[in-house]
Amino acid sequence: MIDREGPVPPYQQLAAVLRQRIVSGQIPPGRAIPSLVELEQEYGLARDTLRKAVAVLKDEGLVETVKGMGVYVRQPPAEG
Amino acid sequence: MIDREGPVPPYQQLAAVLRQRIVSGQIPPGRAIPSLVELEQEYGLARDTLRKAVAVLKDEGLVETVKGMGVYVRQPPAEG
DNA sequence: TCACATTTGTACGTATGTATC
DNA sequence: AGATACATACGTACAAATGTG
Repeated sequence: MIDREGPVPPYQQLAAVLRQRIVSGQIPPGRAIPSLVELEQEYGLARDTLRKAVAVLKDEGLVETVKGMGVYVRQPPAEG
Repeated sequence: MIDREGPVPPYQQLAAVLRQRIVSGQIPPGRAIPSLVELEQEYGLARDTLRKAVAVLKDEGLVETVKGMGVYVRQPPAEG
């Protein structure tokens, strides 16, 4: 699922996968994305890499983290 | 110089120190801040911590990194 | 209040890849 | 070819916040 040979860093690939899950509605607003432990098991990536992927989504405003709870999908901005 | 006991994370403390050096003119625009190796020796902090401190300054637009060169202080926005 | 599990945040150490000089 | 320097990645550990019982 993650191509370690290609030019795109794994953290960017994972960010893209999670972004797709969010914008497609697979993970709806208010719901949490898989925890770091679950992502670790699912993708076999290190914590540092997972954190970076989540940081990308936070920067984009797609998710927000709640310490002790999880990383939640935010409500999308109202459309036109 | 870095208080490991206090509530402020070391990377934020270091970011504050570097920010002060920059805005005070001690490290002028066009000049590079100390390298990760130098910061490591000076503050005894890990690479990840140093990277995070520098990332703060980058987010603030105070510095920009040039791969293979260093982290350079940017020209401040023209004043009023 | 306390103990416990879960989850994110922070921190340290190390290795490899890539770019510049 | 070598030195320097940032970017990325992996492994590990402890702290802090939250929820449950």
